[in-house]
Amino acid sequence: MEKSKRKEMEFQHRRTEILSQAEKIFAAKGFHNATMAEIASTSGFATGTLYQFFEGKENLYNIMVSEKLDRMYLEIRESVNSQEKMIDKIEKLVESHFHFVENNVDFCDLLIRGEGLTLSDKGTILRDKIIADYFNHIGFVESIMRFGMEIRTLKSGDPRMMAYTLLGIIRSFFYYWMLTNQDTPLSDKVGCVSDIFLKGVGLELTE
Amino acid sequence: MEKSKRKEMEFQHRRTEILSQAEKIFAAKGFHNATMAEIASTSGFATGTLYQFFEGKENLYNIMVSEKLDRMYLEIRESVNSQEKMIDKIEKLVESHFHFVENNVDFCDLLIRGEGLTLSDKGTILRDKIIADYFNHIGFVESIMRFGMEIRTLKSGDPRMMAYTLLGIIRSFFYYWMLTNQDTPLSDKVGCVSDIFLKGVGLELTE
Amino acid sequence: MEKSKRKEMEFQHRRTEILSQAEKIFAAKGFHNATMAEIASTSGFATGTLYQFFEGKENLYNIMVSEKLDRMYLEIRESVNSQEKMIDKIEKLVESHFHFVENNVDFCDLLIRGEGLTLSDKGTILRDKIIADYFNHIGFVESIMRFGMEIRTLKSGDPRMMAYTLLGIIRSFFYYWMLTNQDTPLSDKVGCVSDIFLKGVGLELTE
Amino acid sequence: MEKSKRKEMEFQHRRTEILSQAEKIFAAKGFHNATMAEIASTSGFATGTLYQFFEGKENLYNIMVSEKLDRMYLEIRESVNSQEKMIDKIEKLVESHFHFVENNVDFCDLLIRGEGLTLSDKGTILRDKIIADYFNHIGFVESIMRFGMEIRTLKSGDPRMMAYTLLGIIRSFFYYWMLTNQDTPLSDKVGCVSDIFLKGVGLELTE
DNA sequence: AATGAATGAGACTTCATTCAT
DNA sequence: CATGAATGAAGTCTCATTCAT
Repeated sequence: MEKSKRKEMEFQHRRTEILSQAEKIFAAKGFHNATMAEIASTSGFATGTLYQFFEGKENLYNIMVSEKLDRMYLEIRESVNSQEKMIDKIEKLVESHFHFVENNVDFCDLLIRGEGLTLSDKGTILRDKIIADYFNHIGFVESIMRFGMEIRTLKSGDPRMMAYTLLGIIRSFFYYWMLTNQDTPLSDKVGCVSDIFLKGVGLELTE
Repeated sequence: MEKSKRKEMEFQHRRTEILSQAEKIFAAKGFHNATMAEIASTSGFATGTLYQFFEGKENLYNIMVSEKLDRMYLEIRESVNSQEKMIDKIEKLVESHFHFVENNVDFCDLLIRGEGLTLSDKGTILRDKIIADYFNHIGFVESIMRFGMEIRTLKSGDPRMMAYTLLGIIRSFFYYWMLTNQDTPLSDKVGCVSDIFLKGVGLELTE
Repeated sequence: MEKSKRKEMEFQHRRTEILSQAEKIFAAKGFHNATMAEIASTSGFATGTLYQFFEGKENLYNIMVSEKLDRMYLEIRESVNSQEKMIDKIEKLVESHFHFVENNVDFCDLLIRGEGLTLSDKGTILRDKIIADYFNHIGFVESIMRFGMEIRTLKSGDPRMMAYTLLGIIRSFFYYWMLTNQDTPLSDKVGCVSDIFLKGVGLELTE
Repeated sequence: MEKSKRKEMEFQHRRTEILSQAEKIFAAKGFHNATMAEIASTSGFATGTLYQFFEGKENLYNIMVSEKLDRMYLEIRESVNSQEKMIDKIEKLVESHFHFVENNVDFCDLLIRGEGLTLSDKGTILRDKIIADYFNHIGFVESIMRFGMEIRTLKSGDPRMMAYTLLGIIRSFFYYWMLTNQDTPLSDKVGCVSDIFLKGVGLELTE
């Protein structure tokens, strides 16, 4: 029992190491320009060994992206759920998004590049998962909006549109931040984002 | 004169045909999975013929994306500039973005996937161009915001943040539309987008 | 008559021009790295036009080398035949070889490299011709040796061996001269070559 | 230890096998007409395998020629150095040259054709090496001549010219032998060559 | 279970040659 | 006759995957 447990742990450890190196290399070179040989040697294994952990290159890529995404969404939700007030929830949403980006620049770059989303014919698997996750996340944000409307913090309106809007603004900010890679932390913009999101940019006079 | 003109026209016609087919195929399969052979045969040419129009696969891809992007940005700016009132400018901006997306689903899909942004070492050429164009576009939107502030249609604030915001919302809407590929035209959302952008989603009471 | 004659002359003129340019390009790049396109444009013709003068690339190469070789051998023989005395004949042989080399460095380089001697299966044509010409030339030199023996200027011995020897020494000198491309004219060595050839390098004492 | 040694040996064995087959094929068809596919299948490997031993076609060719040349020059020098008397040294020089030619007809044919000496721009590597080796060899022969002059076996004169001469005669004899591919062994001519070299062909009377 | 050498399919690209204008 | 755009066969090289050790 002890022994098999230790084995299991070693296995997980090795698997994680591979995924971690794979993330770096895929992020740096994209799916197609990364090679199994490089991932293997960087992880300290032989090429063939990778195939005992993953079915192949595509599978390795899928799993790496999937698991990372899962962690990201989980983190964000937990952050948001830890807040009670509507305003705080929104700020946490923005903040936790930004937090992830700041700590995973390479991975986000990979996601933005979207490399590998078009794989073999059967290769829509990852694409489908990413989209499903994204829809799911939108649903989550939507539910927050609905909550905001219930407690009359938000205008009544289509909560889904609001979700699109907020996620769009978030993405726009981190996209720009990534391209410029400024020294100022992205987190500084949290207030700005939630403010614009809630109040808009128009002068009240015009209404 | 007549003759060389006709030749020139034929040349352009063929070139355009290749670019057009290339767009479809790159969009469908991504940069790496598309083959010159397929692009050639789809365009009705032999493989070697492509090399009389373009230096190679990467060059073909770069040019196709570049030219398409140039047309897109030009279209959008002309639309916006044709309007005088601030509100109309914003609506036109949203509308012309949406219009392009609706008419170029495949290309936008390609852009979103970002495939090929990581090419050979020298292959940052395209990436750099895309980023430069994007920054340029942001600058353009920013100038509109500044104008809006001058004529006191917009709150005073950082016009660049406003530009990020608006482009982010636009992107979010068309991204979602593309994923779901709804039957409802994207243009229906123009009003919704500009409204949220100007007024925000918060209830005035909360302020 | 007049007209067809003029045509014929123009034809020859063009043909010569092509051969001349082809020589330069083949010499500079070797058979395989030279392209019909370059030969054509350098000669001021279109690619297709070359095919009205020559059957193809290999044929063009064969003819160019053949004709050049013919001229070389002819020149050498005439030089030698213009002399009456044995010693003079030998000196002229050496001198005219050297003269050709000095005036046709590129071509000789091509010959030495021997590029294109292995062409398609049927491509031994040129090889065979070169060899036949060479044998023929050896025969010519041999006849001089025989003459030298008759008039008792040369030791009696195998005249063919003597021919090999002389041509070998000549080649060795010009080969070295080409590699180093010295400023001193190759012709300076004529005396040296004929001297060694006739007297050997051994001290008489040893005999 | 045992194991890695065996691996190393197997590696060398395979490498040698490839080089050996490559030599035959390059010799038969020349650099450009030989294909990696043929070399691979002849050696009993897959195409890709060659690339684990050599960087590419040019590299394979360079190495094959280089190593062969090195062995040839080494063999010749050792033969010559094993002799003490001047005359013997010269005879050994001629003999070992002839010996190599007789046992490496294909390779010598390749060398004479010089194919591949004009490779890519960076491809002068081999050419430079061949020339450097040749110069080096000339230097070696020159030193023998100098020795011969010191012990007063040779006339005083330019030892370098003597070196050219001897190597030229040798080359001329084996070139002819190769072309005719006579049944008589080339070695029979050793005496003839050294004799002509030392005594020349002129009758003493003429001096 | 790990290794890593061998595999071989497949992609890009070149260029001699043809043929409609 | 001249043109030069189109052709397409053929060659090099890469790299995911396998399998004997």
